Amino acid sequence: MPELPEVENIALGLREIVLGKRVARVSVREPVVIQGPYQRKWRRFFDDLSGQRVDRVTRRAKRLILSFESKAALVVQLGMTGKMLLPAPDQRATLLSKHTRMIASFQDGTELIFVDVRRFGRIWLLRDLDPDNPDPAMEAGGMTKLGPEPLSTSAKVFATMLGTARPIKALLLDQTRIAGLGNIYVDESLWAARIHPARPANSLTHEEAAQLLRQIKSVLRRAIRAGGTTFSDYRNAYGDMGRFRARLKAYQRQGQPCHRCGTPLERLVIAGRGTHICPRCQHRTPDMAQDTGRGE
DNA sequence: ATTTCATCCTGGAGGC
DNA sequence: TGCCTCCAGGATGAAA
Repeated sequence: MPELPEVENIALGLREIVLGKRVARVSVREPVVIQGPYQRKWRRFFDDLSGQRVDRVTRRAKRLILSFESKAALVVQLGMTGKMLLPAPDQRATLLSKHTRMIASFQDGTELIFVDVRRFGRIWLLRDLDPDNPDPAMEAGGMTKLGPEPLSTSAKVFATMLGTARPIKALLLDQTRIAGLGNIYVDESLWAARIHPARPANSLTHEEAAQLLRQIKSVLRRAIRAGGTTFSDYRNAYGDMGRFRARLKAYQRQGQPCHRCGTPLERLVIAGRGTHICPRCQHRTPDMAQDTGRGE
C-alpha cells in the first residue's frame, strides 16, 4: 500500500543510486504490467532507451517517475504490493523471484527491479514527459488525470473541493480530487482532525476544513521523515521497512485505546474500505467537533 | 455528470 | 498438518 510518503522515500533512494547512470538493457518478465501507447511495442521502446541517462527521479502523487535525457519516461504505479528494488550484487534470489516483473540493468552493472506479488502495479512507457510538469504527458499517455498534491494545496482550493455530499473519506481517497492519500493516511488525518470519516464533505465548517488540511500535511510530513509505513509489503529501494507504523494513531488500531481519550477504537467500513476511528473523538456533526472527550 | 460497486490478484489468517 | 474460505486494498471501468 505505497502512498505518497512511501513513494517519496522510494524516489529518494533511487535518486541516490541511479541518477546519471546509463541504461544497458531492460527485460520484461511479465508484459501485463506494461501500459501506455508502447504497451505492445515495449521491446522497441527499451531498445531505444539503451544508452540513455537517467536525468530525474521524481514523484507525482503515488506515481514514481524515472525520466531520461531523451524525454522518455517510466511512470510506475506500485499498486498494492509493488516494489522498486536495488538488490545488492549478492541478492540473486530477490532478483530472480517469481514475482519479479521487470529488470533494468545500467552500464555500471547496477540493477533495478520491479517486484509485485499481486500484479496490481503498472509501468507506463511515455516518450515525451517534462519532469517539471508531468501531468500533460501522463494524460496524453492515457493515465487518469490527478488532483492536486496535498502538500501544496491551499486552504482555499481545499475548501472548494468539499462541495459535495460524498463522505469526506471517499473524497480524500479519490485521486482525481486530491492525489496521494490512501487508506492509512486518510484514517490518520481524520483522526488527527477529529472528523468522522462518514461526514458529508459539504458539512465541514471552514474551521474543520482548514484543520483537516493542516493535519493531512502534518501526517504526511511526519510519515515521510519516518521512512513511510510498513504493514506487510512496503519496502524502500534498499529493501528497508518504514518506521511510521509505530506512530499510527488510528489505522489498524481497533480495540486499542485512543491516544487522546482512551476510548477503544472501532473498525467500520466506509467507501468500501476498512476504516478506523475513535467513536468518542471523531464526531458526526460540526457542533460536537470541539468536544474535548470528557463526555456528557 | 456523479457516485457506487465489482473486479483484478495472491498470501496470510482463521476455521475445522 | 492440511484443506477450505475469506479478506485486504489501489485503480479502473461498468452500472446505477
